[in-house]
Amino acid sequence: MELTLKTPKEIGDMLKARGVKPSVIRIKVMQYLLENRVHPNADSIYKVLLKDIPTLSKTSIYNTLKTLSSKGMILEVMTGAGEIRFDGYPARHGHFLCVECGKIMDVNLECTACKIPDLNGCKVTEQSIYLKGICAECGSGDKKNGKKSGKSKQGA
Amino acid sequence: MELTLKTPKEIGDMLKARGVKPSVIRIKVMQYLLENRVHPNADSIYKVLLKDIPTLSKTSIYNTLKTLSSKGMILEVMTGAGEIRFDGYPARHGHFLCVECGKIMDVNLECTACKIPDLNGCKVTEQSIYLKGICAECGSGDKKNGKKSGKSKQGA
DNA sequence: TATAATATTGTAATCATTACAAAATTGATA
DNA sequence: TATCAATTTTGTAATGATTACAATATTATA
Ligand SMILES: [Mn+2]
Ligand SMILES: [Mn+2]
Ligand SMILES: [Zn+2]
Ligand SMILES: [Zn+2]
Repeated sequence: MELTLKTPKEIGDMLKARGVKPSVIRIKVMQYLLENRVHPNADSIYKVLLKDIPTLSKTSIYNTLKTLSSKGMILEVMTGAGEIRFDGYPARHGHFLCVECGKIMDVNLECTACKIPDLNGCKVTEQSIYLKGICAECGSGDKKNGKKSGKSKQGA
Repeated sequence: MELTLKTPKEIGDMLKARGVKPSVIRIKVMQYLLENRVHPNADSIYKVLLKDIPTLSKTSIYNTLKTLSSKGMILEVMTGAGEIRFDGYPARHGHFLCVECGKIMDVNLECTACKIPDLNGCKVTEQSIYLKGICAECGSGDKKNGKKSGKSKQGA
């Protein structure tokens, strides 16, 4: 919703504010995740940014993503399908994964009443809610996307 | 809590009730998951059952786990660490993952007030809650387990 | 027993991620 | 500006969980 199209300089300041030295790659990755809320995986981020940075290596993408997530600037979203997806908005929200097309959608859930009992001694630093099912496109038979292919998983 | 030590025959009946033909391996895997609520990964299940079934292959473990989870008899628990853990109790509950020792603990959370809005058209078939943090043992300095090794992750 | 269906095994592939060391870049300093 | 150390980026090789697949074994049934 709050997509205000930040400039590279502004993103650099965001990085500095978190103690991350702004580099071209870091700014581009952060910018991409801010402007594309599709929860992409590392490979699809790599493929997109490769057009801008022809010398880009996939290791740099992994390094950058780990740096950003360790500083709490992005979220790692699990899929259970052997890949991690990334999210430029670390604010508390849940995720719905379509098991048909692999799409991940944000879910605004008000779970204020979630009482977490008997965690004797455990320090909770993170809490996330995952939903799974069939998205609207895949559910309603004939659409151009997803459909009945079954193998049309997307990583972006 | 409800650990009633089912016999192999009883477990076989559980399998049949779900349309799964009971085989030695399937019964052993199901029994192990029922009696050991530690959320093991495929490899540690394999290592344990190998003592009973010397001809066991890891592929059979994966086959069995996929069969059981597709029939809703067990749960796949994500860790985000490139491995899946398994749970013999598919009843609704959450999971706490200790990022230090890798232990996964059950969490009984009453999330009845979880309102899931604006899922326009999405059919939700599964809902899970994940917590992350430091467990009691790892948190309180000097214990025999986990501690400050940092590399002491366990898959079982 | 013969036969078909299913389960199990072994091996090779897949694929995301990580390890690691070399090369490039940056930023501060003399 | 030249130097130099710190950091970033790159390329390649490993890792490790999972899957594909075909051969073999088991089971149930006729
Ligand atoms: Mn999100
Ligand atoms: Mn559990
Ligand atoms: Zn879909
Ligand atoms: Zn722990």
